[in-house]
Amino acid sequence: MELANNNKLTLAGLAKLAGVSTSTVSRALNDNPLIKKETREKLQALATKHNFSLNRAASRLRTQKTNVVAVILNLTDSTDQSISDPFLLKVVGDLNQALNKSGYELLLSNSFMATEDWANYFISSSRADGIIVIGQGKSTTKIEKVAESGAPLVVWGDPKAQSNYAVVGSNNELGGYLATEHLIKTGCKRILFLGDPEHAEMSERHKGYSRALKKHDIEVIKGLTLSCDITSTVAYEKISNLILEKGLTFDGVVATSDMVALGALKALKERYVNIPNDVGIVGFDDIAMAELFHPALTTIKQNTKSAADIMVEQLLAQFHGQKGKSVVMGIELIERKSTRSS
Amino acid sequence: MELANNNKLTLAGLAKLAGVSTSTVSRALNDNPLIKKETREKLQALATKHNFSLNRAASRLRTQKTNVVAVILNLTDSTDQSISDPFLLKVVGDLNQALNKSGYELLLSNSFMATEDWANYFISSSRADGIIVIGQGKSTTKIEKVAESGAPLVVWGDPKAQSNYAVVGSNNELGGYLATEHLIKTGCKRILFLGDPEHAEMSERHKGYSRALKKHDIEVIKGLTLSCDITSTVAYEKISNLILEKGLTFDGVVATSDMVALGALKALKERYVNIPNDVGIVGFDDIAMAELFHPALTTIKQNTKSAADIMVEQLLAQFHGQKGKSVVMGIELIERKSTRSS
DNA sequence: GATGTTTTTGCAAACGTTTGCATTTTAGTC
DNA sequence: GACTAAAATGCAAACGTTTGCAAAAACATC
Repeated sequence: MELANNNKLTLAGLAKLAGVSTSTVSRALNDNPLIKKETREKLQALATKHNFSLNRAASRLRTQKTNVVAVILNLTDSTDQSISDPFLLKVVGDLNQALNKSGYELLLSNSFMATEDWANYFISSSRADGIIVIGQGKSTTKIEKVAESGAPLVVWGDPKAQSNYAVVGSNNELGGYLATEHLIKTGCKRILFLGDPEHAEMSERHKGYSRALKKHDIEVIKGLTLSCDITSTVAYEKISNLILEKGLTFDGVVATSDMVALGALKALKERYVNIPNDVGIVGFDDIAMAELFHPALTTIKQNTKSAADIMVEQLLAQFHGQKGKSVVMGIELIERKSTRSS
Repeated sequence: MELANNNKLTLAGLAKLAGVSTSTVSRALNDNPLIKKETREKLQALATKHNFSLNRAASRLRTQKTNVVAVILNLTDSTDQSISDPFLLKVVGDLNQALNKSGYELLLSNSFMATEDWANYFISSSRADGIIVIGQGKSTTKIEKVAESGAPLVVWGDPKAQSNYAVVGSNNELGGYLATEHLIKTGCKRILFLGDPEHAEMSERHKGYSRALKKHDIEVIKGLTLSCDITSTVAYEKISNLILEKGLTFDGVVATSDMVALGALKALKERYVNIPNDVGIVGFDDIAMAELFHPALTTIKQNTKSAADIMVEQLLAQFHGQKGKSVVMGIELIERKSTRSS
């Protein structure tokens, strides 16, 4: 057999082989009940036998549907460092599963936030049917513009934010509250908030932090909110500097991610601060290795798996002409060893 | 302006607007020098003004080229747990950068290794022009079959392995050697190899491990090779069990990834084993957080960024009809605090 | 201004599917 | 066996680009 090299098998070719028309083959392969069951099965068998595969470029052109979803990692303002956050990969992986389950494929992108017009880039150009953006970043104006253009869009971020697009995300305020209250209940008095309060999700967490303090009659001190990017190295440096300059002015830390918590942990350990006795730490995300930190990290768990399902669900809803809704995901405090037991 | 809603602007439409033929517009937008420079610029301006964007489905159909590369996370035998390894995300992120740089997009996939025929699935169906597989897994027969089919293919794995496809990967043997020798030089006598020696890359590392021991006249003991999946939790359990059953039978650990090292670290710390004085540990990968472990992890650094560039380069070579070559990437021992200073 | 070159544009045929509609085949009824 | 209804198949026109080739326009030369 010295052929099959140059000319791929096409629907027409398969039709000729079977002695039927292309429309029949097309319908048969799509399991269209218009075609008699026997012929359908015969043709499907023939197709697999010749391991025929449909040209998607052609069918996408014809149907005006790609069955692809663009997933954009929105890492606007950070170095590409923060792409190393395992939480992100988890979300992407779960999204991929969820998308595949519904027959969609995942086109990954991390660099197009810079480009002006990615709704056009992905949607109008027939590269994808919809967009999922992971992370709102500090400024949401770009996302808003895309939403205005009517592109099917779901964003992972702060679902409580006022927005003209569907946002799926955790109950960040509650997360901040629970983390803080847990520290208070385990005896902390001066609790540091470590993260960037200008960032949408983090600002919610900060609100929860403040609410918890007030509820327990603890003063909210400005100096105990330490602005910090979402990477462990930055967190490490910030904590190190803080201690260097002012000493150990706190006995608890609410970190805005597990990676941040890890950075803080390291800085504190290096100064022989005992965790959890001198300082308690609560992280956010519950990444896989959280329980492998030493001490195992108490943290607020975000359920990425069902979040992914819901994001896809909301996107599909938009494909069907409905309006995507924002959804608040529940969260959960996971008690481990980086805080005293309550 | 109450339109532009239903009917997207097409090349033909743009041509009519400009009063020229579609061929002219097409060439102009592709910056074809056949078209006079003035008209080219005029048309390009017109296109951006109406923010026109080419229908890729159509152009892909016509040109038989997708400008998409499928990246497959080859997680055959593991639970989806191991997708949380930050090393993977790093590789994917770097690949995305490298691909974009060359004008390609990244179609992510993690579940298609199960499907029989993914060369057909991606290539023949015009979903992608080429495939990059991350990880060879334990069995490479599936990959070999794809390679035989002639699909453009590059694999991240063990570049020294005999194969009919291009493999890019680190000098794993040397990595294993350097890690082991470093432990020996810092005084370790009974060194544990922690990882799965049946796995292609890991087996190379194991060879290096053996070579280093022999070179320094240390007996290679079977009981000191502990088979273990590439996840921290499994590593944690394995080490815990080992100590429980046999006590602390080793004074050094060569781990096959930083995540594995992390698991081991945790298990040892819980038993109050001092790192690095009682036991030294060397990891593999140099993930971002390696230096944030406590103690900071001595490890073998894999240069994912240039590896990604090279993988893309080798894939492009195949697009141009050349044969992809296997490439061995250099590695580097990063000394930190989980081993005694040499 | 006729001729030949070169530059610039346009025509029309693909690329491989899907799908509304028309047509053929089959089955059902008297 | 004639007729009607229902089921199964085929025809042919799209979908929106790109590109070989032909045609027209611009320019140069005598």
